[in-house]
Amino acid sequence: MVTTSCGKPHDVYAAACPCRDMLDLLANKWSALALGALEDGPRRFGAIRTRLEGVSPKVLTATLRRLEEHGLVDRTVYPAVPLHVEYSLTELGRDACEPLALLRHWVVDNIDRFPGPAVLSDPAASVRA
Amino acid sequence: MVTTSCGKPHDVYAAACPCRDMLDLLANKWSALALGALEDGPRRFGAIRTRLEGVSPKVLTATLRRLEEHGLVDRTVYPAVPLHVEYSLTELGRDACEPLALLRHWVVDNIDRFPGPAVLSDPAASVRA
DNA sequence: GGACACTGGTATCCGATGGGAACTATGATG
DNA sequence: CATCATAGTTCCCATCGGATACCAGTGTCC
Repeated sequence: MVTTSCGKPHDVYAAACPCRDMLDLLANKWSALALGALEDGPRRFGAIRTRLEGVSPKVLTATLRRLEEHGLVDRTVYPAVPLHVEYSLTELGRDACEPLALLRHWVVDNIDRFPGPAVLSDPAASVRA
Repeated sequence: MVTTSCGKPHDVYAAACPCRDMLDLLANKWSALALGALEDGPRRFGAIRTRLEGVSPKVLTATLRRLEEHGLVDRTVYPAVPLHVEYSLTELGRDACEPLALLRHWVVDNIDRFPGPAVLSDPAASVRA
């Protein structure tokens, strides 16, 4: 049994376990997409921004900084002109990509099974006497 | 090639693709935990709330309603006394649990590799001339 | 009959987060 | 001197997440 800083076995369901924070970091739309965008090698800010269609620069910066802070990506500045910043996966980030890639692919593979905007159960619906 | 309502192959990176919405739904801390909480069979609101340590009733209600709306969980009301509401996975929800369970387990298995609150790169750090 | 408990939520308030648009800094280029 | 490119930052506002309080319906206890 692995005990931890929270004094218990690691458990994503425990509010105080650091796992909760990591899950919060990874189980996030932009994180999942950003890490995926780096799977094929380092990319620059602008390239990631283009790939993650629709992301605002503010949110992308925040996402990448958070990933960097947690050791999933490296940020390298090449002070050329114009400025050139490259983001790449760390060893840990590469490993984290596997489950995230599975999730992304599952979504793509199963999207047709999802109902469109459906009817919410009204209070009386689905009632079994 | 599978074409879709967005007129293109499904792609989570495309802003207009419904995949994006599904990813947003699944790549979410509370969704991932809530679906996992239902893996072993139907559970009642109070039980899920207890399992997802720290979730507020408002957020849990919203999460479950959203999952229901997208066909991942079923909500069944048993008008017994006291009121009894049961949430269970649909076929689709059960399938969605696989990649989410992998993600949760990856986090637990790799949590020790994550650096603690680390130093953010200051503008001068990591610069390669 | 009144107080209390159980269940599954709402209502309310507030700070954090997400998103869009505009703006900045630096230095090359025309 | 104006323009362009890169990589952001700043501002504002709408939405979301989280904490706390409260509610409705019914059964039981005293």
